[in-house]
Amino acid sequence: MASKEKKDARDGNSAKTTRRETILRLIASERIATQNELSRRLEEEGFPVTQATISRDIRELRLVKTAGNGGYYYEVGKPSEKYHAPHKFYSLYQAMVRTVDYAQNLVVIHSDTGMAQAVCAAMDSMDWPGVLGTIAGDDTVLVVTRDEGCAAELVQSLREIQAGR
Amino acid sequence: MASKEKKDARDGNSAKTTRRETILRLIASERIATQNELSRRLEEEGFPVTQATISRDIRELRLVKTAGNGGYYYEVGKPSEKYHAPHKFYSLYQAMVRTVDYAQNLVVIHSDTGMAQAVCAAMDSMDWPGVLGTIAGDDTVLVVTRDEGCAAELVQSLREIQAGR
DNA sequence: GCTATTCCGGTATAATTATACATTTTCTCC
DNA sequence: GGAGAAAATGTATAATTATACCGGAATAGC
Repeated sequence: MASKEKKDARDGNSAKTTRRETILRLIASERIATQNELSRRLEEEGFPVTQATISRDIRELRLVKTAGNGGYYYEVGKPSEKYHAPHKFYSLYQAMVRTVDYAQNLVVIHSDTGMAQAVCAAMDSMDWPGVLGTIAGDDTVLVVTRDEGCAAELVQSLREIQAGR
Repeated sequence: MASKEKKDARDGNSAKTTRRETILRLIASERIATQNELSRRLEEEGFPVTQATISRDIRELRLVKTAGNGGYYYEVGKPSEKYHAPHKFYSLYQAMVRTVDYAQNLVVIHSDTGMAQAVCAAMDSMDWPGVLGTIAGDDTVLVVTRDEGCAAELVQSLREIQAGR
């Protein structure tokens, strides 16, 4: 089996993870109507997988097929239900967040791929002081605070949560 | 045909409309996993229709089937539609934007959930002076301006629009 | 009232998706 | 490194969903 190039797989950068990142990118930029269509595109991107695997990916990424302009296509589902229980945020946060940092009045949170929306929604529900707003991509949440002091405080709080209190 | 009780149909309160209202109520309160299941529940509610009709209802109501806790079920989808007509910006903006604020050289716009992309696209199409770029999440648009002065001007303009001019 | 037109919805079926099962790959613990 | 466990994925197929086609009811125009 010397031909297999599965050299990653260490830090969470498995084939599955990168494939799912690709899926998210594809459905964000193209109108993908069926899983077979997605399968074809994925193969072009270097991920030869069957429809069955894609069905499982779609379930776990919480993607949805919705009726848009002239036909159905896939897109990311609603980020999450609103969490209003602070203790839920902590476990969510600990499970998904990888790194936290800030520069000036911006806090950047890196999460597991596809989880940023959920982290973002949880953050929003906490109504943190000094936070003007949050934006989530696939694996990054950007938090805009009023000033650098607020950012520093927020980062400290988040790191305490991350460390398990 | 005196046996037919189609007494509504006047003001938009057709059988179809009330059936769809019922569908929305059902999926909001129960975990409906398949269209056949929904068909059964609808029949109990007094709407004997086939799966085909439900499929059409689901398409037009923009419902989605998503993977939740232990299985798939239906729920309402995101309302997002992309408008690209600049002159529509004002009404779009007034309809969707909730708050506007800025810190340093960043303007943060909060919109209705799922509308940030549309607001962002509309913003882009306006080619505002001093705006370096925009990023949209689900309910937040971040606008990066050249400096704080530009941000302040932009916020003032946006608030005037918000106030109806 | 009569005809044309549009809308609605059923039937049957094609298209699509989910999954049981088997196989391979990866991980874990010695 | 090897045995066993767990995760991942393909195969084949069952389950589910979308739609072409058609008929009947409502609506509009005359």
